[in-house]
Amino acid sequence: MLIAVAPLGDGGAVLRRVGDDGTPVGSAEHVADLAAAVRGAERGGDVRWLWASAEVYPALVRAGVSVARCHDLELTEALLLGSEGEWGAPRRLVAAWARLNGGVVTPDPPARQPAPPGDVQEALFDPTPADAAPPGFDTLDAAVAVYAAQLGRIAGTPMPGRFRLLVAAESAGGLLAVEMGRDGLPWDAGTHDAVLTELLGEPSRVGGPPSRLGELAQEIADAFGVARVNADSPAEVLKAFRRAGYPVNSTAAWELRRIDHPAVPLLTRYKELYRIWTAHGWAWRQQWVRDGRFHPEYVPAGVVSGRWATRGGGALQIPKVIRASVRADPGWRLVVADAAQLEPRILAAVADDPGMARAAGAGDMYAALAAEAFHGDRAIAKVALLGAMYGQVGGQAAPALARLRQSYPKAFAYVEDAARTGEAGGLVRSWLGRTCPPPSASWTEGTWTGGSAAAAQDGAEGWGDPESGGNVRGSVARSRARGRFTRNFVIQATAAEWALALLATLRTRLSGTPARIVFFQHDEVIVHAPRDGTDEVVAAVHEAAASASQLLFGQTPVRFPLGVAVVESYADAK
DNA sequence: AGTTTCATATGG
DNA sequence: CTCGCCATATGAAACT
Repeated sequence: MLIAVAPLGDGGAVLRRVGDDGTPVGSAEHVADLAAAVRGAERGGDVRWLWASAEVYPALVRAGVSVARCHDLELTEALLLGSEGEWGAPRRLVAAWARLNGGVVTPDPPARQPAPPGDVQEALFDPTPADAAPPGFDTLDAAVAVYAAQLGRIAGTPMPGRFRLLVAAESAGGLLAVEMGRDGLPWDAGTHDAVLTELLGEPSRVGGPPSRLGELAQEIADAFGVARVNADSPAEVLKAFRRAGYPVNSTAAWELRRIDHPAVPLLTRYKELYRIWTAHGWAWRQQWVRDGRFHPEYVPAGVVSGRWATRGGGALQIPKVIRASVRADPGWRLVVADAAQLEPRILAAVADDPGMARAAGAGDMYAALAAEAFHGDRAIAKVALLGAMYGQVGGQAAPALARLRQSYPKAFAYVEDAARTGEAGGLVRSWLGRTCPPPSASWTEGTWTGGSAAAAQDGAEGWGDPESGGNVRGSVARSRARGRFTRNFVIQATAAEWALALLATLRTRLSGTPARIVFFQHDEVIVHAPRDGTDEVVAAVHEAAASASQLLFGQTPVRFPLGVAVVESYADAK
């Protein structure tokens, strides 16, 4: 049984029961207190909520209510639109309803700016504004109608059973994302201060650079024998090196590392510290940490591959040295679990390559591959596998890839097929049916620095017809880049699904316990739990991983081992 | 002055 | 001729 929810904006809502087949049961019911109604229904047993989590759930969570399951109409709409070749079309309920009724489809509102915790008045509920609703639109009726239509569309996907699993996992993720943003990541300001002071020195009173950065800047200037050089300006640094007789083309660390000059290590250190100061320093904490919790805003499926993104706070790029600040509360622990070698194991599973699946049954898959096919050279085996998944073709990858192709033809063909499809302009899907976005005009040739600049220069030098020659080669490069994208999509998107399935199971397992999932980063999850309860959490995480594997792949020789650490500080994991 | 792109760092 | 995927965040530089 489902219950469709239409919030009214005053804390109340209109509800309607819906059968699993999408037909409404009984009539609409007005409740004055949605939070109380939801709490009551959850106690009553097996119920699934029909709503868009991002719009309804934050207010409920703030009111102290959580729910076990939902069908997220918006996240599902986005999945279906992608599957139907309408990637990026408006996903909001009003738009889905308009499509259903042949009305005018209004675009989704632009994503809100990242909202630091607590500095804005948070709305009670966020119903569709009356002026934005098309004539005849009723939130409750629309939810019911769109749900029924979605059921039919799901049945029409190439693999409906898998797609249903995807919808369930995505919806659970929608709930968890709200909960995690609300709960926040335990953050110890004292430790953070100690780390910052150790690295950066004393903070400047006026908000300028801390002492160590100022000293480093002076040391850099001294190394060049000048009075001052702005280390933040690539142009100035480049000029300084050239004046000193070093013909460098950029100030990137990888290029500077190759030259021998006293300023190089100083610059590298400066940039590292500067980034910590600006992106994760005192000002950052002031903005994002409240009452000992870092509150990023998670965006499920914010990445085209289905990975989550975050808005604000840089939650998915916390530098390793800063992780010491992530500390469990007194008497509590962090259970840090990460999936080891997830993507290559996913490749072994989806390609159903017997040899590779056998290797993926080992604790160290690269070592197992090396033993079987790479003369025991683990590093080469790793290069081959990563090259196959990312589309590398040159350098040391070439011979390694040839061996991979020879020894594991089915796995090789799987990613190769995805690449060919992409190069030809086609679409690929993940294991559960998430579809990649179509090629678009905004698709660039790639991100390597030489790409477009080199092509433009070739044209100017008159390599054949400057215009058509440049275009042809540009389009080939674009097609290749597209091939690398689709090649990687089938793996990365499926890995994201596995992680999402783990999360969904783990969330269910931990409900009703004090343990909370407080962080999720692609293939890694952190649970905050009372010290006495960590054994059960560790068991739950392992079971969730096994469950994810079973849900996606059924019986398979591929193993998905987890590295699990029970620690007081995130820095102590691994 | 405000906006967009580039360069460089971080994470997986 | 060359050829490694997905992101976010910052300040400088370039552009409108």
